Amino acid sequence: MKLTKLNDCEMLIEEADTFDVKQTLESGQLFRFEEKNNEFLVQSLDKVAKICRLSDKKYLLSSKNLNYFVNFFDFSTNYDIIITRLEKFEYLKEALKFSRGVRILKQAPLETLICFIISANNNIKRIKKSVAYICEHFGSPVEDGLFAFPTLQQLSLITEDDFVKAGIGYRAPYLVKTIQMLCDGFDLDCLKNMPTNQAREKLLTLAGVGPKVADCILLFGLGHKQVFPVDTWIAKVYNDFFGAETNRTKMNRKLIETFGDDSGIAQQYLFYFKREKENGRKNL
DNA sequence: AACCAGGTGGAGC
DNA sequence: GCTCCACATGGT
Repeated sequence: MKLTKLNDCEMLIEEADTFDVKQTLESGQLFRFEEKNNEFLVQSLDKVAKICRLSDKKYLLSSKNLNYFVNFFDFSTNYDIIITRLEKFEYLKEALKFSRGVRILKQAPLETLICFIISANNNIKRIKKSVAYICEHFGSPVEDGLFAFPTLQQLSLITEDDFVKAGIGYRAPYLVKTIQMLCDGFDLDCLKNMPTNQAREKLLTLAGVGPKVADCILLFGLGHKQVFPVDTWIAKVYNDFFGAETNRTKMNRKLIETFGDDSGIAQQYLFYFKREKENGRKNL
């Protein structure tokens, strides 16, 4: 990966062998992006970026917050090394080849938490719609008619009825409860520097956060890579490779034991691979 | 018209 | 600890 800063708001990305915008954004970790004529618009908190694919392995990143998005896309991590380590698992071979351009985004903890509470027993298209509604109605305007993700202060003003109008359904009271806990002093950011299991336990005390959602927050929002979120797709993959099992806690234990510190990334490769293969493009 | 979607909370045992 | 079940919403 070769990064060249062209000016204050443009960066050229070359030799992007382990980065594909489309794959990364469509791997179900981010719910605030849209594709419009070969260009991707990406939003995180109050920040906006546009990524245009110039040619094979070559992109132009445009943003007023270049440094933020260089970190966001995890460009300083060498994914070749990780892929090499994972190649020793024969059954990962196809997924590694297929999902090679997927990276783990470094998202904001609060935004990740709220989005993944909404994600439970839901589909990506509808999650995106609900999150967009919440930003447009309760976030501050930023640029080009876009809206920021609401701050905690702004989130605290949203009622259960408002969330229902956003299409959140029965998860509405979970959100209200969790936001209240945050306002009462629950410190999300300090979970970054805590042992993974301890941070996980803390997350599980929040309403609407179970094992799977907790793992997603740890992985996408708090920088913990030794977690393996088990959702419906990963459960299918598990049955393909490790045999019949219905208990997701047991799946999770076995997967972490197998992939160790590479668990989070292995999971993301497998999720993208399985969902794309089985779903095609119908749910985007 | 059942079944599914990046599951969780709660009751009952 | 564990197993069942209800849960809104929109799409196949």
